Amino acid sequence: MAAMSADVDLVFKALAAPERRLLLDRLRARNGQTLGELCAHLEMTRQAVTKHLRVLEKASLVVCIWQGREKLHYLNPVPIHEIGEKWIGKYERGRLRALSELKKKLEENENG
Amino acid sequence: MAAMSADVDLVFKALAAPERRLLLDRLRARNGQTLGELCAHLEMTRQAVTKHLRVLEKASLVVCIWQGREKLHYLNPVPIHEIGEKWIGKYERGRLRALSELKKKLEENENG
DNA sequence: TTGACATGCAACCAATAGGTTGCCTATTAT
DNA sequence: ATAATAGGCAACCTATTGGTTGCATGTCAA
Repeated sequence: MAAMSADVDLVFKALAAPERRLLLDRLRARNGQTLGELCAHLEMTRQAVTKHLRVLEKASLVVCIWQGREKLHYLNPVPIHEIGEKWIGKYERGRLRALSELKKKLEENENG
Repeated sequence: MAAMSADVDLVFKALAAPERRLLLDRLRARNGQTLGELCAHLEMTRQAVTKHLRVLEKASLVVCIWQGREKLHYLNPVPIHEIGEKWIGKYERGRLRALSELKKKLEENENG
């Protein structure tokens, strides 16, 4: 059960491309798809999709399992969960304070 | 009070660089810093930092207010909150199911 | 008013990302 | 056995990114 979580930086970088977030969404809708299935209806060559999937894999967002000549892709929810818990969580804590600071400054700036 | 939230893609792209996440962390520690302050102890020219800050600004993660010749930078917590709610939230819902699917497949693969 | 300070703007450069094409390998089905 | 299918690998191209340097502008302080 190794490498369920991953380097935060790899995860953020992987999530930065809309094509890759789309692939994750596809897997969320139906897990365990082959490369061919993931390619369908995408305006890209198979090789390009492979590259995106490799980025997702390096970030541990996707785990691949070979079954004969087919490569099945499974979503690993752990890294996304961790980003939510550890990274976004930090900002949630000071959130309301930061928001009111910002609003106050913006008003000062308009009126003053 | 315009543009508190932002295009999800711009936010993800802005968060993809560790330098920019560091800048956000700095502002979380002390809000309202000037460009000069944000540059201190960074191994980069002022102009490079400016570019990173512009990316954060375009993503509405940072809001700037001019005060004389100084540009103050404020953290806007809204986009991060929205990413957490809308995007990460989607994956949290199916999380435990996806995790057990994955583990099952991994075990099948090892033993079978 | 003159100098120092805070920042902006533009041109330029190297590295990386994202895509393509072409060809190779392994597995399945006829 | 052979053909079709699923996918990998490598070379290549272009656009973008992340940084630099040099110079210009506006504000504050002596």
